[in-house]
Amino acid sequence: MPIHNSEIANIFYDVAAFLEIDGANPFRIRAYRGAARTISSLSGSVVDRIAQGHDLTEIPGIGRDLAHKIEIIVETGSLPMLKELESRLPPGLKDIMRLSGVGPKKAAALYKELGIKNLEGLKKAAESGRIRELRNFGAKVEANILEEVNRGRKEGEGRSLLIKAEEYAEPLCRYLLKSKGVKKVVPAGSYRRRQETVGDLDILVTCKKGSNVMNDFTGYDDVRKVVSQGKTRSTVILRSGLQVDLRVVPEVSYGAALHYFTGSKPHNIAIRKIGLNKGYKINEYGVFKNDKRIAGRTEEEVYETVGLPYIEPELREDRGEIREAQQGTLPELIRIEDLQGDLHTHTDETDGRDTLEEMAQAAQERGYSYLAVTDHSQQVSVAKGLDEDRLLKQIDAIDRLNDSLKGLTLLKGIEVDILKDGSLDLPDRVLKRLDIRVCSVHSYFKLSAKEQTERILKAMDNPLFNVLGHPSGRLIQSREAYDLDMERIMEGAKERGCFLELNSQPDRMDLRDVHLKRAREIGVLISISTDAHWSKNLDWIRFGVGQARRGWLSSADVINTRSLTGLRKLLKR
DNA sequence: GCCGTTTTCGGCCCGACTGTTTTCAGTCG
Repeated sequence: MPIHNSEIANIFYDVAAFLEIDGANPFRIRAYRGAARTISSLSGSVVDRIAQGHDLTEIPGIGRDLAHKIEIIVETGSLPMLKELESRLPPGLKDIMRLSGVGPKKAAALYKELGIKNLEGLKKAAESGRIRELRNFGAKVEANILEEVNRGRKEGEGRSLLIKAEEYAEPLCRYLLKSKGVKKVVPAGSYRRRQETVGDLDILVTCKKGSNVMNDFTGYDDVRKVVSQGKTRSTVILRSGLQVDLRVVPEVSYGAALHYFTGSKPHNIAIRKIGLNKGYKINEYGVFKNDKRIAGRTEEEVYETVGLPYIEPELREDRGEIREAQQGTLPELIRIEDLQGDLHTHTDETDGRDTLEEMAQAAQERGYSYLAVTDHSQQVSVAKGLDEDRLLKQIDAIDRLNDSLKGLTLLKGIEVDILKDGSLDLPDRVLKRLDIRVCSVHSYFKLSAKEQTERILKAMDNPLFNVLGHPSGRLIQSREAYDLDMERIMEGAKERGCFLELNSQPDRMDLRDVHLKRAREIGVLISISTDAHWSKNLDWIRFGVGQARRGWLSSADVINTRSLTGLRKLLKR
C-alpha cells in the first residue's frame, strides 16, 4: 500500500510536536511543520514523484535532510527518528498539548515534574490540586486544564465548511457594523481567502476612538464563552462551537491589518522577509522605516512598498504567487460575472426539488444565457435515475420549453454514471441526442488507483464523454476521495478533448485548489458548476468561483465563460 | 532544518493577552 502525502505530513507534524516538548531549536521545529504543510498541499503524490526520479529538494522548505527522511518513510512506512522520540516521550503528551492554553512548555513541565503521561493522569493531578503547586502554574491554570479535560476536546477545534462560517459571519458582521463609532467590518483569515473550510473566524474592525465595539462583541447574543478580551483583540466561542477573533485597528492601519489578518501565515512571513531585506518592518499597524510609518492604509500600499503588485487573497498561500507577482505573470482571476451558465443541475424528474420551469426561471434571474439540465441516469436508482424512455421525454419537454424562453437556452444533458467497466450507463444512441454529458462515478469507490484511473480513462474514450463530474468523489469531513492518479486523468482529458468539473457543492468543492492549479498548467479546461438540486443552490457558484480563484484559474481556463456558440464547439469532440 | 542579488554561517515575522509574577513566560494567531 503506497504511502499517502497526508501520512508523511502527519509523521512530520508528530516529530514537530515531540521536538517542541523536548525543547528543540524552534526553527528546526518550524522546518518540520512547514514541510508537513507543504507536503499535504501538493497536488500529486510524493511516491510518484520519487518513482519518476524527481528531486524532492526542489520542493520549497525541503532540503537534503528532509528529502532523505521522506524517502525512508516512503520505503519503510515509518521514520526511525519519530520512533526514537516516542520511546523517550509518552505519545499521550500530544493530546495534552492539544488542550487550549496548554503548549509544549506546560506539557513538558507536567511530564517532568509530575510524571503525567496522558489525559487521564492529567485529570487526576488537576483534581487532587497538584498542578497549582508547579512554578508558573496556578489555580486558574489548573481549573482551566480540568475544564478542558472534562470537555474532551479543545474549544473551537475542528474546521467548519465555508458555508457554515458564512451563516455565522454575516449576521455577526451586520451586528458589529451597528456598534457606535464602527467604520469598517471585514471578515479576514481563511474565510477571505475562500478556503473550503475555516478553522476560526477572523473579523477586522476599524472605528473611532472611544468605541465600545469590544464590549458589544463579547456581549453578542450567540457568544457562549469569552476566551480573552483586550483593547485590540478578543476571542469568543459561539454556541455552535465556532471560534471568532475580533481585531480592532485605527483607520491608518487598515490595509496592513487586513493584510496581516488575511494571511496565510507563510505568505505573510514571506512578505515580511522581503520587507526586511529592503529595510522595512511590517506588522499589523503598517510598514515602518526607522519606526516611522510609511504605508499601511491600504493593502495595495503594503504590496507596493515591497515592490509587488496587489495579490488577490485567494492566491496568498505561498505557492509561488510572490515569485509570479515579481515577474508580473500572475493570472487575472475569474469572477462570478464571467460565467454564462451552469452545466450541472438536477430537477424533480430525479432527485432535484424544482421543476424544469422553476430551474429555468432561476437561471434567468441570475442572468445566465444557458443552463444544462443533467439529471441522474438509471443506475442511480435511489435518485430515480432516468432510463432511455424518460430521458427522451425530458428531451422533448426541454425542446418545448426552449421555444418559449427568452434570453436563456436550456441545454439537454445528463449526469450519466460511469459503470465499473468504464462504459456509460445509457446507450450511445440516446446520449448522442444530448448537448452535454457529465459523466460521474457513483459506485465502486474502493477500486485500486490503477483500476479506478483506467475505468475513467476508458469512459473518456467514448467520444460522447464531455465533463468528468466531481472528479475525486470526496465529501469534505465525511468521505475520502477515491484512489486515483489525477495527473493521468488530467492528461487523458486534455488529449481526448474532455473537461473536468469543479463541483461547487459546499461539502464537495471537487476539484481541490491544488488540482485546479495543476489542471491549468496541463491545459485541461474546467467546468464550474453547482450540481444544484434546488433552484436556490445555483448561488453555490460563489464557492466554486472562490475555489477556482484559489486554483489560479482565469476566465479562459473555464468552459462556461464561453458564449453558447463557443461552448457548443467545445462540446463537439 | 532551511536558505542565500549582503551570507555556505548565522540568521530565521511580529504582536496581544493571560496568568503568574513583580518583570516575564507561555500560548496563540
